This record gives sequence, C-alpha cells and structure tokens, in this order.
Amino acid sequence: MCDYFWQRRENGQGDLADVVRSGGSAPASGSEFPVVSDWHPPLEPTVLPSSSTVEGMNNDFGDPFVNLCDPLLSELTGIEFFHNSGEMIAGGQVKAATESSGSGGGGGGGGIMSQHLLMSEEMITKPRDIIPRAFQLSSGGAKHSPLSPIEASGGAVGCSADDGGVQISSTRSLGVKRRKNQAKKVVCIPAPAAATNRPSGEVVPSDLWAWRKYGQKPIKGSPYPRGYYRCSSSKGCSARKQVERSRTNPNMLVITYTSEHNHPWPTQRNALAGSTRSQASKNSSSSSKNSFGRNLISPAAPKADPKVKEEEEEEEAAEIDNEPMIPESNHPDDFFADLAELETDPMSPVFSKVLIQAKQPEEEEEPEDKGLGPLNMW
DNA sequence: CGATTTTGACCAGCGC
DNA sequence: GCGCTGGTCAAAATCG
Repeated sequence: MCDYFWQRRENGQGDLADVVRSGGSAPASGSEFPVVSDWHPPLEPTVLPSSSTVEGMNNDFGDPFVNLCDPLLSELTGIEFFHNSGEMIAGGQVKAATESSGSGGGGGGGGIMSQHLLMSEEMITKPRDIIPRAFQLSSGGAKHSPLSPIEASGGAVGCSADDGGVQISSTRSLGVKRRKNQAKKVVCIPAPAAATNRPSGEVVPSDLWAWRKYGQKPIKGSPYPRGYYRCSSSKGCSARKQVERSRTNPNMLVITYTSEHNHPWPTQRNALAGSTRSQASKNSSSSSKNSFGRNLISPAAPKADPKVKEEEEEEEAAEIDNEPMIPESNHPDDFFADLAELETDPMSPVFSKVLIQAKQPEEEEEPEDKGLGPLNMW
C-alpha cells in the first residue's frame, strides 16, 4: 500500500515550484483538469513497456488510504479506488461522486485529488483497455481517447489531461535509462491547481514531508526541467523524489518518489524547508541552468516580463481566495481526517475527488528496500 | 547561523 | 569502448 497526499495550503514547502514555474503560465483553476470521460479503447491493444520504473509500493504505517480501497473495482482493474472522504466507492459511485463535485461539462472540481494517480509497475504495464476504464468516471463529451500513443521521445512517465484524459505511460523503450533498480512510485497530479499557497506566488503542492532540492536537470525530449529533491526531515533519510512536468501535458506534474523514509513523519516541519526565500532568490537569479550552463525557460527568471509576472501573481492571489483551508497537520491521520472533513462539504473544491491508487505488486521487493523498517514512506 | 536553492561539475548506467 | 543522458555532489549565494 502506498499513499500520497499533500497539503494544499501548507506553509513553507518548497519543492515543485521550480518545475511548475518552469512550465510557464498555467491555468489557475482546477477546472482545467476535468476527469476522464467517454474513453474508448484503442484500436490496437497496446502493451506498455514492462520495464517501467514504478515499483515497490508498500506502506507499513500511516497510510490514510489503506482502508479505503474498493475491492470490487480493484479486483476488476487491478487499480484501487479511493474516495477522499473515506468511503469506499465502486466505479459507478466514482462517477457519481465525481459529478457531484459541481462542475459540469467535464470541468470537474479540479481539486487536488481529482486526477491524482499512483502507479505501480503492475498498473503501468496493464493493457490499456483496463486502465482507462478506471477513468470513466464522469459524463461529458470527450471526443477522443485520452490515451494517445506512447511518446517515442522517451521519458519516464507521461500524463495527459487533454480533454480530461489522464495518460499513464512508461517509455522506457527509447533512451530512458534506469540507473538502478530502485523502488519508485510515480504520481501524476494537476500542477497548477494542486496548490498555490505561497504569498510569493509560487505554486507549491507538497506532501507532508520536508524536501530539499539538490538538483535540477533538463530532460531530453522535454521542455521542462526535472527537479531533484531529497528528504530534509532527517539527515540519514534516503527518500527522494523527482518532480517534472509532463511533456504531454504541462498542466500535469509527474512526481517520482524513490526510496523510503527511514524516520517517522516529521512532528514539525523544518521551518525553512522550501521557504519563500526561493522566490526572492529566483527572482534575482533564477535563470535555471542545466549541467551545461545553458539557460532554461523560467517564467520567474529575471528576464521575465514584469507584466506577465504580475498577472501570475494576481492569479495566484485569486486562487488563494477561492481555496478552502486545509488545516495543517503533522500526522497523516490528522491530515486525512481534516481533508475528509473538507471533502464532505459540497461547497469545497476538495469535495468528491477520486484518488486512484495502484495495487501493490505482490512479488519481488528490491533488496535495497529491505531493512528500512516499518517506517516506510508508502 | 542554519537552512535552502542554484548550478556547474562529476559520476554512473545504458545503447550502440 | 565511447558517447549520451540522467542522477548526484558540493560550493556559492541567498534568506529568515
């Protein structure tokens, strides 16, 4: 089992901002990410590459979603469905719940969980006629399959929310190297709507862990850089994550978690973790460069149009005004309880979101994952 | 002062 | 073996 959640308005978690910002202007509303609708199987069955790097999804503690899976749907699809409010839901109920989010026309509430995907190797390698069905959640008029052919340009994971679609792909076949057989968990999230909690205007969705950025690299075939983060809650913690925009849909963020935390959930966040300093810092020197010193696109770079920046900040401010307050919580259980409470409120954008979680692979755990004890991240 | 981000350099994995 | 690419390191800059 694994879990993923973040606090929409948590303070001072800097991680995704760079990637988000690097993606240029992004829709300010969650409605930009309608749920999947009217999916049609591809004409030809497509088997995704089996060598995806999404593995090892286990969670031995603190998984707030652990009891929320839908056994029926899970059995049928291999994917576990969760409702954030805490009630188990089947496929049809998923649809109803999603529609009840009060957004017509495939708009979707667009809250933080609406298209939150957790993928395991099993899920990714499933025939595509299985996965997409899981996303037939809402009515609406999508005109084409959300699943386009796997990109040939390579890349770890592509997520597409075009017309409400969510694409999951593993493109190991071309040019993508796997450095080690590390357990990874890939999460696709709608980037801009995920969280915009910084007064500075940065878009910073985050989970409950404290992450410190230690690198950023341009990825071949993708116009967006990939940010590298490691856990800063504990010095010895090997947990890491990579954040990048989906090349197929810049509105989607692909977050890859690697390794596991070897410590309990932080009782108190690092005060400076991802603090807003980054904003000032970036404004003065954020022409992010790759390893070869070439500048990358960064909306917040010094050369950015001041007017554009101003508009972005206005959007952020507007978003903040419309967002529900999700109470801070330093424990996943507390956080989830708070979140669930919000989701029962039909007026809340967080209401009736669907979390889709991959089933845990049954066999073969990575050797390096052993011995980390019960304090697993997933 | 302690924390983070930035970013050039280095290293390792993979394909040819 | 070589080159390409991704992942990490670490010094410098920055911030509260």
